[in-house]
Amino acid sequence: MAAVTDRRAGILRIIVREYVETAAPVGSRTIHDKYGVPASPATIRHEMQALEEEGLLEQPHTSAGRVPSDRGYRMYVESLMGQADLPGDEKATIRHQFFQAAPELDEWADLAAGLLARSLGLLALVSPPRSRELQVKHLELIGLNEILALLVVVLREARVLKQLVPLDSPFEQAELSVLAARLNERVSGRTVTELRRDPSADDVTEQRMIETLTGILNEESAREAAVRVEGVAGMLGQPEFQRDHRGMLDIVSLVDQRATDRVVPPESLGGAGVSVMIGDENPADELHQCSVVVAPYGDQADMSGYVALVGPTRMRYGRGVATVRYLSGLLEEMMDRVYG
Amino acid sequence: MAAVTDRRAGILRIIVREYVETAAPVGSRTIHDKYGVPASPATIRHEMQALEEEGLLEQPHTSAGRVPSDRGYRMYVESLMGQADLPGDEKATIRHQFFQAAPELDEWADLAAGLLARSLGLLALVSPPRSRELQVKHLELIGLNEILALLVVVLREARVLKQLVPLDSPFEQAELSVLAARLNERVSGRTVTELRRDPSADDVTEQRMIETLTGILNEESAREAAVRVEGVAGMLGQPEFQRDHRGMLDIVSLVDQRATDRVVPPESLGGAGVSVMIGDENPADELHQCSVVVAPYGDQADMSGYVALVGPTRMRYGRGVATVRYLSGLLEEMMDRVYG
DNA sequence: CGTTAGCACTCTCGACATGAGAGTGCTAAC
DNA sequence: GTTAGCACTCTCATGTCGAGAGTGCTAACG
Repeated sequence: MAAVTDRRAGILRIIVREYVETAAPVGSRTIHDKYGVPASPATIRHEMQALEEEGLLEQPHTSAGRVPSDRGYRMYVESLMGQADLPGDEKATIRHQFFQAAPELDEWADLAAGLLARSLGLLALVSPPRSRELQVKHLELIGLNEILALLVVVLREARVLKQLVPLDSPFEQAELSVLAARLNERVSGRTVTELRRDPSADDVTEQRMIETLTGILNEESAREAAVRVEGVAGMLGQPEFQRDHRGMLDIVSLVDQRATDRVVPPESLGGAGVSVMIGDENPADELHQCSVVVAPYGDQADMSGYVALVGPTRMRYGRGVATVRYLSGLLEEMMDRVYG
Repeated sequence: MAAVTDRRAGILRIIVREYVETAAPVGSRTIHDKYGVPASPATIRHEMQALEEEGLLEQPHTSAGRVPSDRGYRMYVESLMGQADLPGDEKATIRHQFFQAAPELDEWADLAAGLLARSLGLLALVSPPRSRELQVKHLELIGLNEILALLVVVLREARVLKQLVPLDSPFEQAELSVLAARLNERVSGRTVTELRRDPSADDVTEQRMIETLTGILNEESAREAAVRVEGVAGMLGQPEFQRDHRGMLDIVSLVDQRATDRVVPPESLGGAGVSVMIGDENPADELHQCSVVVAPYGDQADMSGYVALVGPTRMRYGRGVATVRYLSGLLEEMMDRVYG
């Protein structure tokens, strides 16, 4: 078999770029005329045949131009597109917006998802970081009326949980505060697992509160982080979905059902840095026409989330990878800076 | 002009129901055979002509059946569909789910949106209630590290706001608690407007905190409530959008940009009870092929939200109105019960 | 042996024609 | 007022055709 020579690689790169831009199969004439390759269309056809034999290109039908195959995109991402980086001014603009926003993990996730979606015109998913092991920082009891109190729990990473607690006998706020103080002695700085091992308290009400507390914490760690999704409209605007109503519906259903872990399976977040899943490489069947660019951020062991970009396989990988990389890095930096 | 006789009204009702079910123009034969109307197809055609002259029916083209016009749907909703109500067991199932859920306004909104979307297979919007005038119930300061504290504010309706506050000098948690206690004396039970009129405090740090507090409150009352949206996929699955890619895109863009106030404009929530906006009656151009069924809940003056259903004009109005009415009533009841 | 011009071939796509089917409007009779 | 009969109109699926695009092959060239 003919190897992938430099010229062939160059042609592959051109085909990927041209196809990404126009969404139409690329012919030998276009490559010759528009990109000034120093070879006649006939020669280029020869080379394209070779690339097709290598499984890097495909032909929708006999007399159409060529389209990159999944393997073609893979090769492009791996060795042809180069180390893309965002232009400095764009980085600065993004950075600026993060420093303007409220210093909240969830706000940042919103912001990142919005920016990513708008920057590429595609679907963006950003998971706010969740810590595996919840640790109580502080707890408060506020009486709302005679029979109802609000239990407010502050976690180490400045997240706040709350839960209404019915009271079986009327409490004054002062009593509640005393109770809260006693509880804080007991629980502050402790993790869920530690609390679960504790002996029960003497006071009945105190014990009830502790149970409510561990209940909230358990529920919270069981619940998946609410992944921010942006850019559905942009995604549907892609030419591949103009015709393929069915495929489009499947993808929208996926995000509609919050099945984000089928889009970005936890396993795919193993390594650090940006990873790309192209077409059939995606575990979810619905995404076999799509690519996913994803990067984890935060510290792997404890607080971690991810930034992901979903688009048709015909996507701007260079810009996508660059943006995802920059945003994940920035989120990590923001986290360190404020919560470190 | 010929009046709308009982028989004509009956035929209109049949056409609406049949069209809603099949999404295909309804012909005189179908009305005769399937619904056993005691009149020949020719007579029915006569009546249909009259209904068309009244502007209640439309013909997609000369030799198709009839389709209800916006005015036709309006008449159906107003006087032909009857007072639809949900079957008792369905009500019970819904009710049960609400009592199982955590007693949180936001949770309820999520639940209601999910139920509504799934029940009709359409788009559901539920706005969690927001009070116009925020009132502080309690406030807490928790030191995260030497230079950063978390200000936690509990509002009357058991909502919790938080904000990170940088400290210019290191504080012990004990000092923060004292400060918080002093602040609570000052602010608890007060509304934003009241606080805004207060003279400034002597202590610098105290004053800084009060400013931060009013800042949070202002920002919060300016921010629109995060409306829960469910059922985008179901909506896109509707036959009207199989072809009309453009119209579909416009609608998805609307919710994608969180422009929910264009879908459910505040004015439309004026009256109590369920209201229906059909086709061109919708203020947003994108929704001229759609109908919106909406009901406010909560007490109009203070805490109020809404439940809305969006679908093609060809939607199941009876069921839609019944479900929206039941859910809005239930949400109001839940609110009263827990926060009353 | 790589490169190239020439050319026949294949396939898509839009335009156009055709026929079946559906449903109507009209008319005349009841 | 109601109905049967019938010609008419319009859609839709199907088929045909030609233009256009792009290929693969072959033979000639340096």
